[in-house]
Formats: sequence, structure tokens, C-alpha cells
Amino acid sequence: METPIEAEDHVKAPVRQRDRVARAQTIVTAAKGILSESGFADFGINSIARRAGCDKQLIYRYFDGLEGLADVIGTEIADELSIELESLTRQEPPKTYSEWVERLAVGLLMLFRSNQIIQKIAAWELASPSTLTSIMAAARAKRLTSWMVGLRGDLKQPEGLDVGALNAIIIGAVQHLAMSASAFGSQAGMALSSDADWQRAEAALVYLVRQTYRP
Amino acid sequence: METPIEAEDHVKAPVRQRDRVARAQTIVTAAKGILSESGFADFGINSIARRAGCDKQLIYRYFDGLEGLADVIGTEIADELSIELESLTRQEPPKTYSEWVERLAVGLLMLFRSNQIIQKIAAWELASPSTLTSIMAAARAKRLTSWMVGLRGDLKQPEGLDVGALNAIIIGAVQHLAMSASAFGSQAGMALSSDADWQRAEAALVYLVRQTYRP
DNA sequence: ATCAGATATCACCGAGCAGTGACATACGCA
DNA sequence: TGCGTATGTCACTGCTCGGTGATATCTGAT
Repeated sequence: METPIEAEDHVKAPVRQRDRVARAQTIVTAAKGILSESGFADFGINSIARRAGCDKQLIYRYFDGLEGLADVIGTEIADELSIELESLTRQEPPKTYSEWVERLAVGLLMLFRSNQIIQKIAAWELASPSTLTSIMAAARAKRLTSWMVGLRGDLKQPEGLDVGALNAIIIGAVQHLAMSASAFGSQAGMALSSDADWQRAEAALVYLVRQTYRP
Repeated sequence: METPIEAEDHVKAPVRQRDRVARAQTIVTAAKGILSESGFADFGINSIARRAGCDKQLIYRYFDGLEGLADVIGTEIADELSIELESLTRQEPPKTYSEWVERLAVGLLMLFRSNQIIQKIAAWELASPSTLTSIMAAARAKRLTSWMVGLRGDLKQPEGLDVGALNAIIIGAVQHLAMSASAFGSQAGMALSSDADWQRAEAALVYLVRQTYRP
């Protein structure tokens, strides 16, 4: 914008931004960056302010502290999530229960793979649950379940199977695959970095689901 | 500074333990306690010394710092693990590949469930890998894989299946089940606290494995 | 009995953290 | 134009942390 004028006494007059919403967004972006790179380990007032290039006081003023900021980030993530989920749902609805689970598993796998922040939050919830992690997790869980329920429609469950338990296991596997991939680039000896790796994982996942729900 | 001469004889002589091995074990126990309760978040010099009721200097002297302590803990955990694994292997060996995977999955599930520390380490590896976590994870992984290989013996794999990928998914599911249980007491809506809960999970897991490897 | 070394504790340092009060500057409105 | 307020920065407190040097105390060999 303007060139900083060298004042007579104080030499410090470095272009002040003076735009609250832009500032706030800068802070949110910085916080998200830290989150997706280092998780909650470095998610602190000082660290975020440093990365955003502003004074930490602004975080208190605009977001009422870290928890408020976490709240904002949580809803932002949830909104992005909704959009991604919507695009997944655009295809024609599943015909059978097995197909629904398959779509669910593959959809979640792609989703988690493409979204570093969600993975980090999930991993930190497991390792070290805190008010911050739960603030962010709440919004996510809400959207996910409503999507799952919506996608299922009125498909009837297969009888004689503990679908609740089976699906919990399958979803857990998907979550773990994504987290392990982002942490190590592999899971239990299976590489998970290139697209080919992921196609292999997806194929195995689909096979596993189909076999599980095969009559 | 002033001269805090006080008196010639300082009256502080509160029963010193003066037993190196016992002291060292006290420290290790304290560190393990912190690890299984709070994970690596509170795993620090000051915190451990405070819990062990001694001066932090001892941790430097006896273990050469945190990393040395982590090393000792890692091998202790690995030893305990070996014992548990051995008892699991006492039964007659699996007859088919499917049965091997089944035994593997159920065995790991019980193992992880009963061992809080291993879960914490695994969760922290995912959330925030560090030198400390990898020090502890190394020993664990070594024993686990050698057990798996030993248990498999010379069973031949089913053809036409990507067993590497399938098993990676299944093992990931088991790990996630255990971690999610200890963090939330449930996984994706399936309760995981009472023995009945775990039997339900185990039954579903066994079903899933059998279906997956069913011809 | 003495003395070296092992054992244990304390006091302190520099660094980073969260949080707060005070100040500097620019904008908008009367 | 002047004033109130929004915006931005700085300096400071009080805390915990990891790490280190100095000191006190006990043990065992000589």
C-alpha cells in the first residue's frame, strides 16, 4: 500500500493493516496452517500470532482467546466438509445396504486423505483430548453423521448381522488408514503415498466390505 | 545477594533413600504412570521428578535425560509385551491362513485393550511423532512383527487376494478400536467399555475376518 | 579415622508460554 | 475541526519448562 514514512522520533511506522475482517481471516488461516502442520502441539497464542504477523492481543480481542478461535475454525472446517460431502452425494443413491457401506467407506477414505486438518484433529483427540480438540470435533461429527444417515435413506439392514459393530470397525479402519498414512506414509507395511498406493488400499477396502456383507 | 548464613548446621535431613536401583525404578514407574494417564503431554523432566518425589537431577544422572529414560521404558514395555504374546501363542497353531489372521486380530485386540501405555504411544505417534515416541515404538514393533511371523509359520497365502492390503486394513481397525475405546469408551457409536461390549466387538471382528477370507 | 566417590537436594539460569495494562495511531462521525 | 473509538503494538508479570553448577550427606574401602 503506502510506503512507511520515517517519523522523527519513533522510527517504527510499519504499514498497519487496519482491516478487522482481513486481519481476523489472516489469524484463522495462520492457525489452520499450524494445525495441519503440527497439530495442537504448537497451537498456542504466541505461535499463531507470530505466524499471522500480528500481536497476540488481537486474538484475545477478536476471538476472545484460543477457545473462541478454535470454535471459529471448527465451524469453518465443518462448512468445507459439508461441501465435499455434498459432492460425494451427488451420484445416484446406493441400491443395497452393502453398497451404502461401500460408498461410505470409500467416501470417508477420500475425504480424510484430502483433509489434513481433520486427520490431525482426530489423531489429537485420541492422543490427548482437550477442550480445544472437542470444540473442533463436535461440528465435524455432527455433519458426518447427518450425511451418513441421509445417504442411507431407507435401505433396510441385513438381518442377523451386527451392522453397528461391523460398520464401527470398518469406519475405524478407514480413519486409521488416513491417519497412519499422513504420519508414516504407510500402514502395517502397506505403503500409502502415491495414487497407486491409495487405489490399492481402496480396492482392498471395497473387497473387504463386499465380502463382509456378502450373503 | 545477602548472606543467608542462617546456621552452621542445616536442619534439613529428611530420610534420603540412598538406593540407586530402587530410585531408578521409582522414576521409571512414575514415568510410566504419567505416560499411561496423560501420554506425552506431561512426559517431561519436571513432571516425572515431581511424581517420583525426587530431584530431576537424578533423571539426568541415572538415565542421561529423557531420551535415555524413554529407552529404558521402551524395552521394559517390549519385555512385558513378549510375555503376553507368548501366552497367546501357547495354543495350537492356526490351521488356515484365515484362522491365522483371525487369531492375529483377536490377539492384538486383547493386547491393546489391556495395555494402556501401548495405546498411548501409538496414538501419540499418529498425532505428534517425536524422537521420544519413536524410541518407544521401535522395540514394540520389533517384537510384534516377529510374533506375527512366528505364528504364521509356513501357512500359504490365499491366491488372487491382496493379503498385505487386507491385513493392513484389519490391523488398523484393531488399533483404532483400542485407541478409540480408551479415549472415548466407544467407536463410531459402538460402546466399548464393559466386557460384553468387547465380546460384541470381538465377534464382529471375527465375522469380518472370516467373511473377508472366505473363498 | 579418613577420604574418595556415590547419592541426593537445592538454587539458579535462560527461554517460552498465557495473559494484561498501557500506549500509539488511524478512521469515522458530529 | 475535534473527539470517540476501533485498530494495532509494546512492555510487563507470573508461571513452567529444560538444563546445570554447587553443595550437602552418606557409604565403603583403605
